[in-house]
Amino acid sequence: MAAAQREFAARGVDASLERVAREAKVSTGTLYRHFPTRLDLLMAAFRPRIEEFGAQAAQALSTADPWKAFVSYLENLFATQAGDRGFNDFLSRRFTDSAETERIHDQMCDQIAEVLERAQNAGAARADITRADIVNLIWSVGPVMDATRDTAPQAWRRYLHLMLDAYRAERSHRLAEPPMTDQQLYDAMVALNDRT
Amino acid sequence: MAAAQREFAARGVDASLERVAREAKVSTGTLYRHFPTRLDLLMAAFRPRIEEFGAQAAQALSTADPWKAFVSYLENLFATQAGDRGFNDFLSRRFTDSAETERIHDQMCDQIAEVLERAQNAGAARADITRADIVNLIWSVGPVMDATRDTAPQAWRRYLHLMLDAYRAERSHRLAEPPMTDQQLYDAMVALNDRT
DNA sequence: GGCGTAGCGGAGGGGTGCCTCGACTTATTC
DNA sequence: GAATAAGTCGAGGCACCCCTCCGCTACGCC
Repeated sequence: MAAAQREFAARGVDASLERVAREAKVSTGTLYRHFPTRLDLLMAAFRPRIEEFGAQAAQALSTADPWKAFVSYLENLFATQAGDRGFNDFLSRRFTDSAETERIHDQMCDQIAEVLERAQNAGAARADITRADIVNLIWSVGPVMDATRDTAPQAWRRYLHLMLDAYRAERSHRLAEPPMTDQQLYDAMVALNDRT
Repeated sequence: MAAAQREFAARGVDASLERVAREAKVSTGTLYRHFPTRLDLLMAAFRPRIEEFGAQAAQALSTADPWKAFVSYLENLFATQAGDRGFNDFLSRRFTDSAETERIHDQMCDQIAEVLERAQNAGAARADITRADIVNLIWSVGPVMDATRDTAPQAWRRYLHLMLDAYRAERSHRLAEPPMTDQQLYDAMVALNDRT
């Protein structure tokens, strides 16, 4: 449903379903008939995007140089998110009552861990970071994109490459605060759903 | 008004004024009589916090080592924001119809530029970043704090110190994307008000 | 053509929030 | 003790939003 994609892209996963219906020139009843829950509509809208991302990610991962693979993975991730607030929301959270989204998120997290580890094993990425730090990065870029979407739509690229300098192994400094555990990370992603 | 402080802290600057009134055991009419606009209430709630921050910032700036001053300025900034979502919102945006907040934001931006420049002139911070990059950082830490507030309340420290490694002169790699201009930065801060 | 059913519209109940305004209560002042 | 001022309450108009349900259309099949 193109209207839903547009609306989620512009207003995030909490977009008004009445607006979506209006935009789609359909009544709310009809919308609810086709997509009983918001999550159904969400998945219908994002499934193509998720697959598209998956394909590009696989390609990025096939790069021989582990650091370059890491970089292009993140570039691809952010490029997909830029201009689509909903997709960033989607990746930032967990929808605990859907097995499908949980699976997608788990895969996503594992993929991140994999590409990170590869870069770490090659000595390119610092050894003291974990998947949670990358998820942090995903969280953090959301408002940057929100703020700059209309004004400086490429600003996230600069932000990302600045962050990449933080992830490089060379001359990294000791971090006092330990990384989040997987459980903490999970809980934090769930918590984002309850924020007003 | 303590209730407003609590509510803004928990739910951000867009918190429901009806809730604030309820929380304060007062009717909405009374609330509106005392604070005709949301911004009035906002300022009443945040003025002490802003001053407190200003004092600590001045102290941080008095540190002799420019890099240490930079670090403790940001640590202080984030510590003030941690646990207070409203303060982060407040610093992230611009409220264009209030001369007072505009002045505060201008001062804030100048202060950031100053402490950054000092670190740059000392050769500690990389020369190719600007105040806009620090504002980016402020934007970016918001959701990290939102997500981790209940789960890993110190996570923002790790995030900050990771970011600091990106700002060090010794680690810098060339950034392809130029920094935002001051005008772009301003517009972006204003734009955050319209996001649903 | 008649009838069943899948699909659609939209009213409407229940909720939240913003903000106003008139009625009411509590000082204060003379 | 009365008149005035200051402060308070909460109903109510308006706008959203979520979600359900019932009446209606239109199409296919006999």
